[in-house]
Amino acid sequence: MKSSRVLQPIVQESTPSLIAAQLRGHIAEGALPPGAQLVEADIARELGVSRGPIREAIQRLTQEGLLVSIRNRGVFVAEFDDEDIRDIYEARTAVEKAAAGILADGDGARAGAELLRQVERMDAARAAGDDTAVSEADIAFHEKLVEMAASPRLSKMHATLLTETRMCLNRLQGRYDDESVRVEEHRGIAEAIRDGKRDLVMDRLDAHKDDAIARLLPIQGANSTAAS
Amino acid sequence: MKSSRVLQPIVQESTPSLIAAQLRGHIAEGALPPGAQLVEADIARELGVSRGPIREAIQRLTQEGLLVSIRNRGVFVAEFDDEDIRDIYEARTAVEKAAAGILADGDGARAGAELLRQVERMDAARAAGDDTAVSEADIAFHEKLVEMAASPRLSKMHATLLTETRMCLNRLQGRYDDESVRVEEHRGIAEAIRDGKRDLVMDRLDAHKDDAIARLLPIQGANSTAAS
DNA sequence: CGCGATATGATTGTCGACAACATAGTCGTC
DNA sequence: GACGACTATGTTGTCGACAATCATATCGCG
Repeated sequence: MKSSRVLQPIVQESTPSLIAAQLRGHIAEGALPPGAQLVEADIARELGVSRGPIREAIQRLTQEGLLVSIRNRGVFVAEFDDEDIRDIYEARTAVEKAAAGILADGDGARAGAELLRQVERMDAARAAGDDTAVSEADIAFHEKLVEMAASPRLSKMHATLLTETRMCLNRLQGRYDDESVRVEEHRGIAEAIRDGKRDLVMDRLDAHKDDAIARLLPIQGANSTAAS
Repeated sequence: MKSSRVLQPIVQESTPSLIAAQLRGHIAEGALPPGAQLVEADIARELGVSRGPIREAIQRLTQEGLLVSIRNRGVFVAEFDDEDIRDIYEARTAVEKAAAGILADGDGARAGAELLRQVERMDAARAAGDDTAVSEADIAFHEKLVEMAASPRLSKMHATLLTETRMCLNRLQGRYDDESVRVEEHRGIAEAIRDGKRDLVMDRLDAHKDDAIARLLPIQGANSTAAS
């Protein structure tokens, strides 16, 4: 495989990274639903590469917790039960509280303003009735929140949790009765950060978590595997 | 490779996992110091396996952030600058605060008692003058703290951060003037959890973080790579 | 003596093939 | 008819070899 393009110095993202990103996207948006099996050979043939890079990409996602691998059996898209959903949101909130704390210590006003801009985008999507866009804006808000904290490790952990969140959100497509509540929750968080009200930020992030869990759990399909 | 033991259903840890664990241990304890290069072929020959499993193990550690890989060049043990150290402790404290919060919501008394037992072990090591044992007990304390929260995701994130912490601690071997302070900090955290004093727990975890950073940063060898 | 092009060595990246393993279906026997 | 062993199939696990790439050292030239 030679590079046919001569003009274009360095854009070389490693092959496994590209494959992993692609698979991650499919999983996040539900094209690869929970429980689906991924076969190395099939993907390899489909992408026109050897099994090596595919294997590496799959292993990456496995370590992120998006795939579960069973020896000599196959790898499958992870399925989340009630306990997992609680755990995802618990962990995500932990990361975001830390990020918010860092923002509060720094230029909270600027960060809050930026987040409020995200909220406006979300509100516009809500007004337009575009559920998917609202969810995207929701994710973007949280992503921005952590990104602005400029902590590589928090960001990295958060990225994985956000993908899992996307998977969770897929199951409540079009199940929102009142999206305005959702928007206002985010606005409240952003304003609290802007105003430097530390305790209020933490309380609102916790409340946001509890709300999300309360919305997600009642949905059927949340099979609790924790049956001993 | 047949299982010679008949009694003992399933203990098959995959080969890459074993290799990764071994490498992780060497990195944590400093046998593989920061900056050291790992050559796939060498390790493969040394362990008597192909490059495939080694590659997989290395990739795992790379994703954990313990190794850095440079394309077509090699993989090296990660080196942490001041900013990284701050980040590690920031992220670790975030996880531990979340775990402590969960414990406080549950049976904080039992958790606090268990942690106090860990503190006693640490104090015994201090009294014996065994610096390494004190550090081990230190790590064990934090590990136990998060483990008791029973959150798979928090535990997973924490495990990586703990390995990084071990790497950091290696550089201040025998540099403690007053280990008793260190012990008392942990005792204070455990007691606050036991007594269910949520805010106090958070404050003490933050103070513990600040102290650790203050102890680590002044040490020479903490090169700030952040020179743009 | 300094500089650039070239040759060389080392390491990772990729590939195709084979081996090991687990499951599911089939057949024979009780 | 039910149970157990056996066979068949699919998937991952492992291996050895080759290709691509980068860093270093060497040589020729100005």
